[in-house]
Amino acid sequence: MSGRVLIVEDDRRIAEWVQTYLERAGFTAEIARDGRAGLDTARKTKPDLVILDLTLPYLDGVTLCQTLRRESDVPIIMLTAREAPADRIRGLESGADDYIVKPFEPDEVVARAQAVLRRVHGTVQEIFTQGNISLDETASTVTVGGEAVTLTQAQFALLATFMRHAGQVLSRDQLIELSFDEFDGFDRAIDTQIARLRKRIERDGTQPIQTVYGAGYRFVAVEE
Amino acid sequence: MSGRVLIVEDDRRIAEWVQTYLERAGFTAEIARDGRAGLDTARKTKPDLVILDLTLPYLDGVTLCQTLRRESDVPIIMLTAREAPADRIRGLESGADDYIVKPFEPDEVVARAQAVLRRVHGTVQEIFTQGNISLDETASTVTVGGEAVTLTQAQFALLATFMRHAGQVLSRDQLIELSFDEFDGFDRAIDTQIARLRKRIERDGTQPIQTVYGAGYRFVAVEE
DNA sequence: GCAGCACTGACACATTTGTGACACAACTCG
DNA sequence: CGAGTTGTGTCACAAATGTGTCAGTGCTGC
Repeated sequence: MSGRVLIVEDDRRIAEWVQTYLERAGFTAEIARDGRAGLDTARKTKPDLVILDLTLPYLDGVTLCQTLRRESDVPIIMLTAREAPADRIRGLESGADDYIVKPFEPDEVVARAQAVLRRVHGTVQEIFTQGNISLDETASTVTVGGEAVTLTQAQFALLATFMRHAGQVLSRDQLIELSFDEFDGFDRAIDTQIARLRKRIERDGTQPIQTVYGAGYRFVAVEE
Repeated sequence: MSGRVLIVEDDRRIAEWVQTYLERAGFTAEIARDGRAGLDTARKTKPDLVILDLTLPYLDGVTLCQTLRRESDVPIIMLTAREAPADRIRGLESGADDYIVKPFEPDEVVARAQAVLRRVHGTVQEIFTQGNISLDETASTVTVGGEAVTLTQAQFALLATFMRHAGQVLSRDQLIELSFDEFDGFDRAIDTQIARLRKRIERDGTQPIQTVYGAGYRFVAVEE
């Protein structure tokens, strides 16, 4: 399932922010900075998903959404401002499949993009990339610096959890909850698994998995 | 993040499924099985968030939503059926803050619950910034003047308390109360921790943590 | 001013607690 | 049955924290 996303957003910072997170999640993302460019690009590249700001120069989001809707079934997610509940309704009425209210978390955009694609297409390929590590959930494969790495189930589940919550400190209990359906054992068993995981994914003295004394562990991306 | 959630859903399987995942994510979740029970429970327990099925026995979701909205500002998330885009609009018009389309992933419910609470409650702010110091509670990280600083649990908890109550004088007992769940030791132990904290966050002779003789300590932002 | 007192900062130390490493046994799945 | 995986126990080491002591500083009353 290819995941090409078109972001139509005039605020360059927001657009690039969203783009970054989508690409980390395995999508390919392209940006158009105004309504007219958005329409042109959409017609040309036929993306799998359009993320659309409601307020755009030249051609506003609602009009663009209606136009796109007449021409194709491409899923559309609207970005709407916080204070305008009426906007959300207008967005949906004009044919959007979902909307996100600003200010939003980048994770939220990724989650909704996947949810919309899942709803429309059935399944979504989920690939996470953080720094030099990338993890493909459907294929159960992991690569570090382009090199394939084999992990056991437990290690894979742990790494997936870490990548989903990159930057956060996760306690051993949280790691167990988030990674395993059922788990029998002390939380210290996590230590052992993390030691094994580290052996396999660390490169050149980098430490993608950090220990937070007294609290748990934290995964941070290692830039190449 | 206080998180008491009321789930109003007649399908017991779905309700318990959602409940399980919400509780895993740290929420407390209660179930009402029809519209009338939902209204009663909401009035009684005053939850922080209501998740509401659109189609309910006795009292349908839209009506319940409107009633709740008249009585309080509690955030409401609607669960709507897949094929009815009109339902989504009706849900929003009746005052819901967000909706989720069935079938949904449990993670999605958790994510949207958090997103709605973050948006509405506003105070689910996890990053504090005072002057040149900023503190991220979920990542347990602190930066001073852009540079990352590592703190121990206790020091981190103290700094978080200071930043929450910037400008106030806090006695040692208050600092203990506000920072630690359980604390064994004399209040003079705080002095030692504050000395250690100061070593790590002071820059160029600035004094973000001031001593108030005979009373305690006060945190003030240091501009760059 | 000045003595006296209360309070705070600094530091080293011992204790407590948490973590890494490793070997081993139990278990799983082909 | 055999290879790989996984949880547990143990030990050594590292980190964090409270306490005690002592010197220095600020306040107070005379």
